[in-house]
Amino acid sequence: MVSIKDVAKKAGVSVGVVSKALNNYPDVGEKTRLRVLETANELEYSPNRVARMLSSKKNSAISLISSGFEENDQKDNNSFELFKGIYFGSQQLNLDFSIYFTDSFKQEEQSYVQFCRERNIGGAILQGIRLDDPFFKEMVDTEVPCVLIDVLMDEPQPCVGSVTIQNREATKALTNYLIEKGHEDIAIMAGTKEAYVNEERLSGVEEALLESGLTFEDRPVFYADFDDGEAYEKAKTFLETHRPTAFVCFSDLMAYGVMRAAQDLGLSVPEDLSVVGFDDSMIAGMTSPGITTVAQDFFEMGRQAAQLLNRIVDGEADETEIYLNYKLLERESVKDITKQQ
Amino acid sequence: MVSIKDVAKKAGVSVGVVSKALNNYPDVGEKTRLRVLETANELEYSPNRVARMLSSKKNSAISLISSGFEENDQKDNNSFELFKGIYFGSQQLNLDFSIYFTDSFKQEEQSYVQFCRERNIGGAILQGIRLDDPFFKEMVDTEVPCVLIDVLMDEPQPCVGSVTIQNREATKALTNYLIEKGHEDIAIMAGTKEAYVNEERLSGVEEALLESGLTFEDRPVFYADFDDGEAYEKAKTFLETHRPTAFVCFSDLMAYGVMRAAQDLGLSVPEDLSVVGFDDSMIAGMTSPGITTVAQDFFEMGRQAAQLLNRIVDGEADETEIYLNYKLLERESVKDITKQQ
DNA sequence: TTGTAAGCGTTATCAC
DNA sequence: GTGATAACGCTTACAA
Repeated sequence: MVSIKDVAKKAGVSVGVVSKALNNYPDVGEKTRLRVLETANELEYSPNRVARMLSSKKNSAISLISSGFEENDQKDNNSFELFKGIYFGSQQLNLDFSIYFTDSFKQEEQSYVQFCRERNIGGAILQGIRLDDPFFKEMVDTEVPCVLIDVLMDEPQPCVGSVTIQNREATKALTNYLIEKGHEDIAIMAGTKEAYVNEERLSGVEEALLESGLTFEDRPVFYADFDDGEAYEKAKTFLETHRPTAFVCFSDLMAYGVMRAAQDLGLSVPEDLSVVGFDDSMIAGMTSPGITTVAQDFFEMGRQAAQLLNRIVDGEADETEIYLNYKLLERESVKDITKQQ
Repeated sequence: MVSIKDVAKKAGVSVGVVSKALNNYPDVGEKTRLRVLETANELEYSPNRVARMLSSKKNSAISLISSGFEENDQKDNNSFELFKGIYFGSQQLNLDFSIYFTDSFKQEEQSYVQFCRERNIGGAILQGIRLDDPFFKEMVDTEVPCVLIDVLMDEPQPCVGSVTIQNREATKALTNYLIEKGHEDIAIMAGTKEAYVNEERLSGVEEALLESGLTFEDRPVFYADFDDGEAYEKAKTFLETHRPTAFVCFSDLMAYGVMRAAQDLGLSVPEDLSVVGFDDSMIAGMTSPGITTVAQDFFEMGRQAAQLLNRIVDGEADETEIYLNYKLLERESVKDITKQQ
């Protein structure tokens, strides 16, 4: 294996100079720099990142720490998109990137901080992490730079950033869309009660309803853990005795579950029941009818997260909260019931 | 950061002993080993993997090198499952795991070997790689241990293994299943012509047909690149002028495309057209009707690949070709047409 | 058994 | 500008 020494020898300089030349240090002669670069090329030398990490103080490795990969992603590749985005972003920044799944995946009782230490990781992107996770608390305490996906801290910390869409705004728009189409008897299929996005989305629905003079308090709200099966069960039970005109769901997967429940009860979507989802997962365009939903770009979310994290690590993060665009995507799962009476 | 020195000091021994105690070397006293382990625990010491990798000759890092992530996986999480399997497997073996996406993702012109060298990677799992890829050739030449997913080498190499299912057998079973249900006029929606699995699956179909006294030569065979959109277009054009009783598709995604084409032409599945897929992707159970398919376990495939690679690296691989189980999964997309006449 | 010390391939801090 | 040389944290001969 060709090392920096070989380059140094062949170029007739010392290793120090080679290192500097390769890393664009200012204090190296122009002719020597060129010669070094050239011989490095000839020898097909590429620096050993492991050695570099050990030697340099700066940790240019970031990590994705993710929980709940096992469950949801069986049927949904949002996390994968996010993951690819992070990978892509870290490539662009020439960072090294590693991963750490947690939850049922994790056999060893190792803290995130420990994980990072072991691997010389300078910062982490956290997904699906609960704010009360003791390991997460430790990260904040130890001031390990973090970027949270889809979560905002109550009180901003200098070392932790966030990347998300305006979930509240989005469900508000979604609900208003339904209201415009004449829907008032709207039921809600929410995700996990404790999830930050869930709260946000729920208050978005509430705002929309209240602003249109509708009530929120007595709404049927179900929690289906962002899972289609659970959504199916809950919707089915409910629909056996109730007839809302619309269901707003906090994920496309759950929307799919609701639609299936409706169809199994002989109801047609959107004729008898309108349904909206969230995420624009791949499934949203595949069901029939296609699901009207809020599209968010998870790949971009990952990319931005990597960039933000890098800025935080470098201490040059101007803003630590990034809001991405979303888009209301109309498909065929909503009926305009203003026109028919 | 607590290092091996700290443990050594506190335990009153030298660093060498600590290292040996931690790595279960035989030549260390029982009482001292215990003492070392204990103080390591007290100090919450966990060895720095980067330093370890640099120091030890043995590379305990493996990598996934994957091409074509961008395209297919928009709608299909097989690769993600594979990926998680590899991660899980390498965790079990206490290996470090990194990734390298290639294709349109790859901006820099860096070879796989170089990538591995830079990161002290001992071996790689390759997915979606073409056998004529020059970078792959280099891997084999340089004798970097590899495990191929879903591909078998023409002539076995000591340093390269394979994990796959018996694709030929599987499509043969699938085709026989159709034949048993009375189908003879069977069209084929294949994937990418050059793909290894594609060839295998195609000859499986051929074998089944021939053994049942049916012809293969004049069969309509389409190549849709494992993509639902392309499958849709090709099936639609074909179905406008032809009426096969069944379509065998080499992926569920394409089966979905075919079903959509049929339905858009006013044909009902399975009443007017039977369809079978491959993979048991998540979509297979979500369409209506559900797609009868060959289920393969990509997670397990990844896990086994990691283990096999580890064995190859250690030079203790008895067998370098691993065949996983698959299962014919009956859903509702096939009609038994023997009964109706 | 245990301690000592020479690496592993870099980067970084000095003198020169 | 450039060249020694000491880290970085660990493994591993080799001595003791």
